[in-house]
Amino acid sequence: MPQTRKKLPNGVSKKDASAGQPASLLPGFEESCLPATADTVRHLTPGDHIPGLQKALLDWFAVHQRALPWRVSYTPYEVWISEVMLQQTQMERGVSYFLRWMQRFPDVATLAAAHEEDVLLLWEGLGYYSRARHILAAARKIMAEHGGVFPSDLASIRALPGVGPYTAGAIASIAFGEKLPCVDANVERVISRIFDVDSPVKQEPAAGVIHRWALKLVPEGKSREHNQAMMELGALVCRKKPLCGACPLAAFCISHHLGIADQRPVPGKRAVIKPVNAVTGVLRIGKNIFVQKRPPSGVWGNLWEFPGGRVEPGESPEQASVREFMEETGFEVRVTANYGVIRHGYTTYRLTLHCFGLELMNPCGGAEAEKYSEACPPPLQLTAAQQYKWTTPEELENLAMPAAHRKLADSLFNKPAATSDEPASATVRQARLTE
DNA sequence: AACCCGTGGCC
DNA sequence: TGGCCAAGGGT
Repeated sequence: MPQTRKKLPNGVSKKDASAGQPASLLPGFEESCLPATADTVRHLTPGDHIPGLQKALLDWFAVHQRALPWRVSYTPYEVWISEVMLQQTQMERGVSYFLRWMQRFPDVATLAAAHEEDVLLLWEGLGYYSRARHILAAARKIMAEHGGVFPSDLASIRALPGVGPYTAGAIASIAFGEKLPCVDANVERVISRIFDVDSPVKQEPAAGVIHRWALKLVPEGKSREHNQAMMELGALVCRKKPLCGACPLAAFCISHHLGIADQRPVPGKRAVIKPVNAVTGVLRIGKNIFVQKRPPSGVWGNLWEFPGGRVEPGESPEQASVREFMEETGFEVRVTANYGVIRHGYTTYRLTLHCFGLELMNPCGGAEAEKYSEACPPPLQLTAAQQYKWTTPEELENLAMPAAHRKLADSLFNKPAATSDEPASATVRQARLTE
């Protein structure tokens, strides 16, 4: 639908925002009500027109919804995996991971029988790895406590590891048709605009207001379509920069009438991004590479990495690399190569990772370093990991690693692929190789 | 409530 | 480039 209404500049008067545009008026909002002030518009709440709103939304969704792999059969398993995968993850990435996941773990039983390392490897690159560990734990719980059948009642769904209020509601409504809302960031945005919620949406009282409206908007017997439609509208139309000209709910939207849709939702306070200077070192004996498996909890839980840590004040990255290796493994090492810097952005900090090649000092008996591998292991004291391994470049491919460490490993052990024109879509491994 | 947990795309 | 963001959950 073309943009038919003139875009309203910020600061336009409330009267100008609505005068002479009957097509944009709330249903039942007569011309005699003009001028539209914030008070008069709010008085005519969209809540008085819920059936019309519901129908407009469902009609729009029927036409404009994207074809997505989890919108085919709506099995609880697929709904669950897709919902967790898409948490904090962009749709396009989610699709490729989802397809690969379903190929590898087609059902709860297959998943429950899998090794965690394989699950994490498949998840590698998606981040928030506790999601993968929770999914596996939940699959095993479904086998143990629900006879392998995905539970259909909200309380049992909510009791699964990694399933919070959002995901429980999403599964219950989208897979089982329960009359519950799904309130994600998309829906927060849509509702905060329709009802002109003028305080930060993540906090009270806004969160409660939004949730109550969300519940009230769910039509009887159509929660699957409605909830997806709300999220789809937020993803495609009611985006950060709203496309009100294409919105099926524009006629119901208070903030649109007031010309302030782009000022909703009201954001919370922003996180401060702090720079972090860190190091990591690749220790090799012959063709073997030292890696360690991180603790189960905390950052990158159960993932493999090269040892390292922060650069302390007054310390050079080289010094930090040697010190961290001693602290984390007890190995006395020295720097033999500088592999440069990897920069990686996180939600709350920006990492500058200095990467070095290392070798052991004082090898066993003063002989060649190869003697350290198996027959004569180096004296090891792991302090920052649960497990270690002398691995090979080939095996490294099959260990789940954090993105920055994977980037380093690829730069060392994988030739950068020749200019590839194919849309690296088959597997993530291929995408990795063509980066 | 506030903070931690990852990542890559976008502009 | 860098700040912001995306179908949250756990503590």
